[in-house]
Amino acid sequence: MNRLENNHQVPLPALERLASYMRCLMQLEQEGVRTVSSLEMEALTGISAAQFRKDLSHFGEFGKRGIGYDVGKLQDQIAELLRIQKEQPVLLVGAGNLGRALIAFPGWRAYGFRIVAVFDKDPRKIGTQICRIRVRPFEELATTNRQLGARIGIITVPPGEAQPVADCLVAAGVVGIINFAPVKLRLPRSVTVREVCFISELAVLSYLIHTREGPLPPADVSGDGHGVEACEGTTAG
Amino acid sequence: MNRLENNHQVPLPALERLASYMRCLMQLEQEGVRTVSSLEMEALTGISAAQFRKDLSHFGEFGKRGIGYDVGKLQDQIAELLRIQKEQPVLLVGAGNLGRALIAFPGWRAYGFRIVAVFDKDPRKIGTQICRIRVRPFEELATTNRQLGARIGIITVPPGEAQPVADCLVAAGVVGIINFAPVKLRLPRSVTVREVCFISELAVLSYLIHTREGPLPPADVSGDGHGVEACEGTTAG
DNA sequence: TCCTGTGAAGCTTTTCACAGCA
DNA sequence: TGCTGTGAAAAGCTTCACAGGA
Repeated sequence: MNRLENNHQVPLPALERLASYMRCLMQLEQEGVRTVSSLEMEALTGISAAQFRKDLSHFGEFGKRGIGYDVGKLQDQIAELLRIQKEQPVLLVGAGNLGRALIAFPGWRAYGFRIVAVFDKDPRKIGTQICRIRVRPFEELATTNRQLGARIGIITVPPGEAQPVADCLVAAGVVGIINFAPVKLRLPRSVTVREVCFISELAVLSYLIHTREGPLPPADVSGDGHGVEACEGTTAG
Repeated sequence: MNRLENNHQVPLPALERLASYMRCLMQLEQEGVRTVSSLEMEALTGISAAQFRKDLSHFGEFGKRGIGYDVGKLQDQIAELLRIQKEQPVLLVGAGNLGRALIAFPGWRAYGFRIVAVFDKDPRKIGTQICRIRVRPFEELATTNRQLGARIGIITVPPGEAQPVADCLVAAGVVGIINFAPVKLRLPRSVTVREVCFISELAVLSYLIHTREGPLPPADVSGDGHGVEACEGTTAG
């Protein structure tokens, strides 16, 4: 079937899980595993076999009945679904600790992304190199991207500067933004934004651990219950 | 009413939104705003007024009919709901770029968290200071936490080490973990884990920007449509 | 037999619309 | 009048259960 052009909206949670499957498949491939069933995936990812099959079914048919899925092939196919099969240039603004951490992340390649330019407005950072990428002055963003043509931007600047930075990115042709600054960006509807806010994660975690069952016992260091799935939130990866 | 002890499960998405409301309220308070209505919150957060009211209604009644909500008071109340009203100690393992970025984050206090100890196994990092916190040898984790009694841990180590690190944290009494390493942790059910995986965010973003409406136009640098809400995912903050 | 793909059922979350209070 | 709180309706997502191909 392979209706890569899906008309019916694919649920956002399904998309997030696809990325998890990718990661899992990469690992399996490294381990030399050739074939995997939805039930094995369930054991590895904690996402139910039915869910796995349903998620894929939004896009087409990828498995072989009685057998399962070809690890390498499925990886390629999911990459194609997520449109990460060919390299995409990415701009990063903000060469602070977080920016540097992201640049140093070794997994970009495997997911088809490449940070092609880094910008900052701090003169002490401009001109320095981070993982072989030179930090450019923020003012050059628009000019630089006229050559690079990146459509994705990452914002790792302090909250106060995030909005103007976002505006610049959009003016430079960026249509998708990952925002690590803890502020809500106001941008044209044509721009897709995803906010990443780890302090919210902590707040939710705080709620969850304190409401599991009344006040917590002194110290649950039993270590039993091993090999069981951990409780998991929306941001499963 | 104020049934702070909610029996009926609160939807996870609602909890995530509560954290967003917090952030928004903090900002409003700084700006000197005293009262806010659900409709004004909608304009600020992009989350619908009905959703805002419903989210709060899981916990009780917080507003005044005809008026709205008291900014300062609601902030305190949400903090109480999320159990972040009093300071909670947090352990961090992995003093790499990402770990340092997190330690340097200025918002911890406002959300009631405090990083009380940082661990790493790299001898070159041990003993160094990051934002006035000394990096301790990883082996000391259990002993150290016997005094500190932290119940929350953050993992910012390379993927290969995440599982053993998580096991150590749990053995040291941690019951809630934020995992930044791109691997699925297998832990006892009694432990709550939240995975943060920004590369997945990018993958989802890639899908979203490429499926908005066929192939992208050359460069949508119009800049109109201003002041409109940007598309938003689950991880709204 | 084994495992996929999928309609239908079941459950969760969001939105609607309005009663009720200031 | 203005805005909250909330049942009820609608939408969205997940699970079930089984038909059907390898």
